[in-house]
Amino acid sequence: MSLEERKEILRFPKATFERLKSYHALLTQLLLEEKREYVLSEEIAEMLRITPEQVRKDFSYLRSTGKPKLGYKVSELLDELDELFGTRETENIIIIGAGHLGKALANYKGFKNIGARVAAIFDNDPQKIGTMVGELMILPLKDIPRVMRRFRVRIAAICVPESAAQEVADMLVGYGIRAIWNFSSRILDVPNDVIVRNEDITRGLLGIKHMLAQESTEASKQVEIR
Amino acid sequence: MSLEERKEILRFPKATFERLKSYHALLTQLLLEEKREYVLSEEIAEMLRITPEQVRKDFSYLRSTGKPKLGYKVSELLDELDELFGTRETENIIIIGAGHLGKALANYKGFKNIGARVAAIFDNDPQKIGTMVGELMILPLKDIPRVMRRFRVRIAAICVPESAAQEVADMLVGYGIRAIWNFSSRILDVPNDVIVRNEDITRGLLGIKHMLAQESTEASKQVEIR
DNA sequence: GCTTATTCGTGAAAAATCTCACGTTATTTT
DNA sequence: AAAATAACGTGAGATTTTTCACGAATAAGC
Ligand SMILES: NC(=O)c1ccc[n+]([C@@H]2O[C@H](COP(=O)([O-])OP(=O)(O)OC[C@H]3O[C@@H](n4cnc5c(N)ncnc54)[C@H](O)[C@@H]3O)[C@@H](O)[C@H]2O)c1
Ligand SMILES: NC(=O)c1ccc[n+]([C@@H]2O[C@H](COP(=O)([O-])OP(=O)(O)OC[C@H]3O[C@@H](n4cnc5c(N)ncnc54)[C@H](O)[C@@H]3O)[C@@H](O)[C@H]2O)c1
Repeated sequence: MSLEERKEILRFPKATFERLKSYHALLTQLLLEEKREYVLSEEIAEMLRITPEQVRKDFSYLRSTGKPKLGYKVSELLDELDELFGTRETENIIIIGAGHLGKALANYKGFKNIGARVAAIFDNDPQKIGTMVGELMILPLKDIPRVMRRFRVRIAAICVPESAAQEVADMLVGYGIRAIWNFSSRILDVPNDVIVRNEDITRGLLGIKHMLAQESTEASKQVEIR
Repeated sequence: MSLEERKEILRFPKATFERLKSYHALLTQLLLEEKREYVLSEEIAEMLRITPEQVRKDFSYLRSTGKPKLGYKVSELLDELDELFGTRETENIIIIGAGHLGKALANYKGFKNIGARVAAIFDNDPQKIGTMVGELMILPLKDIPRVMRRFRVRIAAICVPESAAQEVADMLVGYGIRAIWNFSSRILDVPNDVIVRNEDITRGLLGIKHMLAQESTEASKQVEIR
């Protein structure tokens, strides 16, 4: 029964989960930058361009509760979200491909805030192997199994060119990787029990372009119709 | 009436739009790598881990149509998606912040595939200004208005540290930017008529961690219950 | 302390999205 | 040329998500 209960508590809409990430980012910033103690659903909504009802409904899936007139206690919400996202436990990840993007990731200081740590970075270019990226030495691919075992790595970020992404994925699957964080725009073919998250950055731009196009269509319509 | 019609054709679920981006990536790869002429909804579905019904429904919002037994003509679908996303018209964008991520973006060769081009990259570090990133020279912030005018820039990518993101956004808004592609994890406060797309890369990792956590919960439940 | 003004919390209704199931249609086979 | 088959297209139904509206609760003011 207690398992059932826990499951119940953790079950919320997928869409809510996505927004919880945004709340996490916003609350972090409210706490650190403004030292805010309480925040209103209305304020959160405005910053994230959603409705306050949506915010309250999302929070209703959590244990934290707000107070009329004051709103939600920032630190309390944040604690609960940290727990939910497991940002306290550190997950070791590896990066394959020490090019522009791989190096940027390896240098990123923010991983610790979300409970992650780059254990190692790999490349197949002999010129790069042995050189440093921040505090990490670029390792050859053959070291992947050793590092995975040593640091209990379950997640790998793929930062190699499109043309190599599938073969790298195959290799990682062979080594028993549990999740692939795919930065290439290649759609990968991997077994269903391996989690794949496509992080094709540039895809976001398509959305922006489309919105801009719609905007100008709307505008021209206004002009044309009246 | 023709405007009404056009509007009608272009109106489809937001969720469908998101998936259209994935179809675009997958179809591109099918055409270039495998020279595939036709593809089945079933095949697309498997690669993207959705249902074939979903694929067919999504395509039903487009003009392209499939043939029984053969499936959809890859080139035809791709043409239509290219048109929809406007990947033929080039949109000039600027990058603010020539750090790890800004440089990676500036060097990215894939922008032309989605109808974008980096017109310039800016930084406020005197040490960096004047140095080259690929074929672009890093420019001082004061040049932003000139470049925006010259290249009709509507979109800016913010690649500065969290602490500077808001002030950079304010500046860009002052210069009349239409859309901000925000790579910092700072939630920005900008007027509503300015489009903001948050591309906080690391957020994807939270989703992966959560799925991994759920997976192990499911597994332990199976063990505990039976 | 009592009143008032706010803001939360949440069922119920509405809207959006997804799934199902089957008729339709083009290809392939005989 | 007809029959068989495989896959599309789509309305109807199911499910999920969002919005609405209002009672409950509490801080602030009198
Ligand atoms: N740079 C960006 O801003 C950006 C944006 C969107 C998507 N991407 C995608 O991310 C990926 C990486 O981009 P990048 O700009 O860092 O590319 P890059 O060319 O700078 O780096 C690729 C690295 O991968 C290494 N590599 C190649 N084949 C390998 C293999 N089989 N095993 C291990 N390492 C291998 C190369 O030696 C190189 O160091 C690409 O797929 C790219 O399309 C990049
Ligand atoms: N590197 C990553 O993989 C990664 C991942 C996720 C998010 N981010 C975010 O992306 C942003 C950039 O990350 P980064 O790794 O490239 O950082 P970085 O420190 O390497 O680069 C930041 C650059 O911005 C410049 N800058 C600082 N203040 C500025 C200002 N006011 N105007 C113009 N330029 C200014 C700096 O001179 C520097 O060149 C950060 O907000 C970071 O949190 C980075």
